[in-house]
Amino acid sequence: MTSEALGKCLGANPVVVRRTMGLLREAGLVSAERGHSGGWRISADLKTVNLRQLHAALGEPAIFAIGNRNETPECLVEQAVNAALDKAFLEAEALLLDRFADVTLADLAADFARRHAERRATRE
Amino acid sequence: MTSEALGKCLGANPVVVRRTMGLLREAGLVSAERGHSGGWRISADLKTVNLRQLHAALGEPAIFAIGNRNETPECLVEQAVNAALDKAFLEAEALLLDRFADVTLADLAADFARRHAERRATRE
DNA sequence: CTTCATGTAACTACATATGTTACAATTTGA
DNA sequence: TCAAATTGTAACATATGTAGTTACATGAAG
Repeated sequence: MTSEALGKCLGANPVVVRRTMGLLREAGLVSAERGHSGGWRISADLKTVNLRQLHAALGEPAIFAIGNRNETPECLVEQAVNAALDKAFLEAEALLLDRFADVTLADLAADFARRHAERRATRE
Repeated sequence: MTSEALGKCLGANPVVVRRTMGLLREAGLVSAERGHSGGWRISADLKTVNLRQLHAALGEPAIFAIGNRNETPECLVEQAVNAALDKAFLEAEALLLDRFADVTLADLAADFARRHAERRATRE
């Protein structure tokens, strides 16, 4: 699949697609071929690759939009708040990453197949 | 405590402090007085106010920095991915908000007191 | 050898959060 | 009564990060 086709599916720019897919390529999850009939191809086992690996391959982007204003504050009040928040955030992050690890590309493919069959059935 | 003093503690601008504290005032958690010897004052019971209420009072800012690119995609692959991610995010969000609800201002005050005593002991 | 792709650098555009300025409104105290 | 201190708020400026765009080099296929 070309970057242009992927971009259309995602509503994104082909160059942005290449940027992101490049990270997956560096992680060995996809390969790219140039030229005529080139494009992207999955080069990993759907059953073993999970969402947590994708998150890691994409550079482990920050999960939370909120968080400590200052990691090492002098203010003792802020330190107490940070400690309380850190505990909660660490637990939530661990849970989220565990859930990510539970979902493989094969699971997504199966869910896609189910949706595809359902759409065809609905159209009749 | 004045916005200026709070701003210094937080390393933030007094107007930004007023903006944020204003939300807490609307939620009835603090009150403000103008003029000489004015400033902010907590107007709620430390034992009953918890971090989840603060999150709500501040307008329930988005918790996650990552998430679906498009909530209602036509693409069935994207739909399958969204469904998998939504499940994981909802669980993690529920856990985080539960943990927030567990922490009261009184808990923070107690932790502050502990840190304060510890700092004094270390200085001797 | 032309066409179609990726690879990548450089730049632009946009959204969001924060900071800043300015000033009105209010309260206190001399 | 008046000056100083403080919040309330609008308007504008700045910074940051993400996505988009342009441009062009590189490589592969027919």
